[in-house]
Amino acid sequence: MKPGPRRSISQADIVDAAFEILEQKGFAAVSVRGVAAALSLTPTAMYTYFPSKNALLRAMVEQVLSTLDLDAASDPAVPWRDRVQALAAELRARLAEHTGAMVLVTSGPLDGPHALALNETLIAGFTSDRMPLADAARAAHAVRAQVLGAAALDAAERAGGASADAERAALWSDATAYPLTEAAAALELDDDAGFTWALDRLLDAFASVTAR
Amino acid sequence: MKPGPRRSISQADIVDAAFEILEQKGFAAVSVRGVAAALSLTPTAMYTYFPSKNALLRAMVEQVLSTLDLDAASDPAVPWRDRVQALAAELRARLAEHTGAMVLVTSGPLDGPHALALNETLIAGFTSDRMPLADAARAAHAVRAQVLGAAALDAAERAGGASADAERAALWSDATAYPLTEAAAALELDDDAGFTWALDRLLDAFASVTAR
DNA sequence: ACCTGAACACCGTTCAAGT
DNA sequence: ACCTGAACACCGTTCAAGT
Repeated sequence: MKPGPRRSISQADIVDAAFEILEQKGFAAVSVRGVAAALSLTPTAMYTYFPSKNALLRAMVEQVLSTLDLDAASDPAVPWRDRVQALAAELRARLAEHTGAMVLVTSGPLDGPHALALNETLIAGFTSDRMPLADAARAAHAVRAQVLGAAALDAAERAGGASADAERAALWSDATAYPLTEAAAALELDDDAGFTWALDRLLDAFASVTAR
Repeated sequence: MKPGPRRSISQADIVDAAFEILEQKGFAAVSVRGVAAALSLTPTAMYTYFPSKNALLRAMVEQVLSTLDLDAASDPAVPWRDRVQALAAELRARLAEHTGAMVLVTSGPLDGPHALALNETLIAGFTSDRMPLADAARAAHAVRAQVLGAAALDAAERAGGASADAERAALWSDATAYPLTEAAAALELDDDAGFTWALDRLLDAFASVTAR
């Protein structure tokens, strides 16, 4: 077998390098040229692996979703409520790990195999809980929305913490006050506990639908 | 009063022009240079109005949120459940109107006056519904998350429709099937109805908390 | 006080050419 | 089959200079 020209790296290597840049320098720094340089490749060589930057971003989303333990979430020995709570918490944690992961998710369609498998697992769980398919599909959608939305709000909160305060002051004068928002902030509510609480409320209501 | 050099345009004009570009050419086309050109301005003149592109994007988010009818959502004559349903539907519709609005929301902190006022209105509504502040804050967070998450999933779905299919096929082979996902898709469930349903479930569960 | 022109250090993507 | 070099048409942002 002749050696000939061989792929020096794999698609997975590229995605890994892209995540390294994402974590260290933020979403804006994830560029085709930057990732190529990190791998000692020419920018043009990247187009041998992915047809566009968007395709690379989509592969990154898929890599995040691939770390979810869907087998555990499908184990009928564990109550569905516990499984869906664990799965949702897992996804939320994965999205929180990477600073720019939310922008990633909203930047393209969620139609990769792992995204579809996640949806399938959620619908299966709710139907196995004696829910009609239409309701199960809506429940699965609501759970995915709650996780994505919570992650988006998390990301927005984190983005506001650091250097944004000066810019905020320059843009908007704080004439009016928001007493309830401030009082709630003073309670220092735990975000994780709040997320679990909200999901529990959703699951409570879904259980009522089933029992109806 | 001497005429002298005057602002030829306002911040609002710039935001309007940016939205026009967003709707016609998508989020990627919203550039400082592009918006400047649309207004017959030099790119550098833009920095007289906004300190950075990010500040412009944040102002766009605020403009979207400013269209919400918070007064109606605060009217005690109407049951809170109806008011929060209307407010959530309104926000979701606004986010759906602009193709790239979701990316906008996730691209920076949600700390403008209209974002804070929205949060304040939600917390006020839940507390007036005899909910303790801590629960009301969490309920408000859950509602915002549900709206943002649903909008994100909507956007992802729309992005998948058109030219993405070819790229999808190139990236991922469709070996495995997703029977439940496909069966649910075949039901052609209405997205709006599903959103209202999910929010109703959340509000049902919140009502139980109050009655506890 | 507002705006311009030129410049710096970048982008994504394409295309002909090399081995 | 894989990769390079050069090029095209863009970016966000800064800075000195004009009126």
